[in-house]
This record gives sequence, structure tokens and C-alpha cells, in this order.
Amino acid sequence: MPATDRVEAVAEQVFVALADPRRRGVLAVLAANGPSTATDLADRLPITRQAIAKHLALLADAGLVTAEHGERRRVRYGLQPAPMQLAQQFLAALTRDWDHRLDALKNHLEG
Amino acid sequence: MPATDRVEAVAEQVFVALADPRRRGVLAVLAANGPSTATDLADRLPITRQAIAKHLALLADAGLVTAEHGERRRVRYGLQPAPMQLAQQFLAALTRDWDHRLDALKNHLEG
DNA sequence: TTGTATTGCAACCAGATAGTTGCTATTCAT
DNA sequence: ATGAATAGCAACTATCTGGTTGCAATACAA
Repeated sequence: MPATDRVEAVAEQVFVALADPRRRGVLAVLAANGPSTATDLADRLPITRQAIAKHLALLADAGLVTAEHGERRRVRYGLQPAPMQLAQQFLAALTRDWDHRLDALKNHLEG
Repeated sequence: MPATDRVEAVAEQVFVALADPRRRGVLAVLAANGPSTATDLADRLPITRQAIAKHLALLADAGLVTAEHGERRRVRYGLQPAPMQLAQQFLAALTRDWDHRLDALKNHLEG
């Protein structure tokens, strides 16, 4: 698989993740408070722990958070900025590409 | 409503739009070929015209495409880059914010 | 050992989403 | 007037998504 396809796949997962306000909420709490457990997050957000757990699973699958297993069966989830940066680059490239193509079409019509 | 909320609302719609491969396909065709009708797009993509029309409605709602009514009842949809740029700025700000907060947390632990 | 706190799994529900088919209306050419 | 091409609307289906409740298992404290 070409590298650009893998980039697009990661970007897609990031877009899916950021498309949901509750997931953005989870990420915001993690950014503000540092690594937290699902139970901690459920205290600060208006949904149940199990709902949080599902969102965390999706975020972990996208690489946006990673789980670290601590003492007493506790699992803390921490932010992982790399996929965000990838998605940002993908978005920037897409915008540039569009602008370039639209300019080319415009010039083609004028010329 | 504060301006940042409106930015976030637009960014969310862009993320939703870009989260779907078929929608990215529609946008790619529009970028490559310029404004096109739903029927044109249906010829180039593996889904029916009606499915395309639904995606176009969502994209238009997000401001990513605009409809121009032409002759003979034809409606052509063209790319609109502004919301993309907004989403890009939102994503960049988010990434910066995370990095800043994570650094602060790290320094807090070390200091 | 009993209790408390935590995680993980499964079943279930309601609503949204993607797609299809079928139909109607409009426009223009023959 | 007929026919071809296009766009829009509605109904229907299947799948995905977000959320809940309930329950079992684990770990530690008293």
C-alpha cells in the first residue's frame, strides 16, 4: 500500500473521531487534565462509563490515545498528538490541491 | 454565539463530510473536472444519482459545494474552499493547544 | 472473608445514515 | 405530440452509531 493511502486512512479515522462532539469532549478533558481512566472521564462528562469506553476504543484505534496499564487494574488513557498532525497535513495538502486545480480551471477558461 | 463556536460548528461539518470515502470521491471529481451535475458525478462514481444527490446536499449544507442553476433545468455543483480552510485552522489550533497543554503537564511533573 | 471499587463484556434499544427503487415534473428536440 | 434526458421527492431496507442496563471478574482494604 502506498504511503499516501496510509496517511489518508489515518486522516479518515481522525476526521471520524473529531466529527463527534462527545469525542472532542473526551479529548479536551484528556488535554486539560492529563492521562485519565474511563471512570474519571465519566465523572466529568454527561455520559456513562461504558459510553466513554466505546469512544476511547475508537480513539485508541485511531491512535489518538494510548492505554497505559497501572496498579490495581487501573487503565489510564493519554493523548497522542501524532495522528492529529498527520490529519492536519492531509487537510493542508487537500486544500492546496483544490486551490491549485481551481486556479488551473479558471486560467483554462480565461486563456 | 461566540465566533469560536461557529468555527467549531463549521469544522465539525467539514470533518463529517471528509470522514466518508464516497464524499471525498465526490469532492475529488469536482476538483479534477470542475463544476458538475449529479448525473455527471453518478457516471464517474459507483453509486446512483440519488445517493450522490444526498451527499451533495450534505456537502452544500457544510458549505463545501454550491449549486448554480444553469440552462435546461441543469444544476451544477462547484467546490467552495473556504470551509476547508476554516477546518484546517481549527485543527491547527487544536493541535497547538494540545501540545501546549501536554508540555505544561510534563513541566509540572518535572518541576 | 466480606465489602468496595474498578474494568470489561454482552445484550438490547432508538435514531441516524447510506443506499436503492419507483414515481412525477420539467425541458427541449424531433 | 412524442420521446429522451434531467432533477426532485418519497418510501423502503439494511446497517451503523451512540447510549443504556446488567453482569461477571479482578484487586485490594478492612
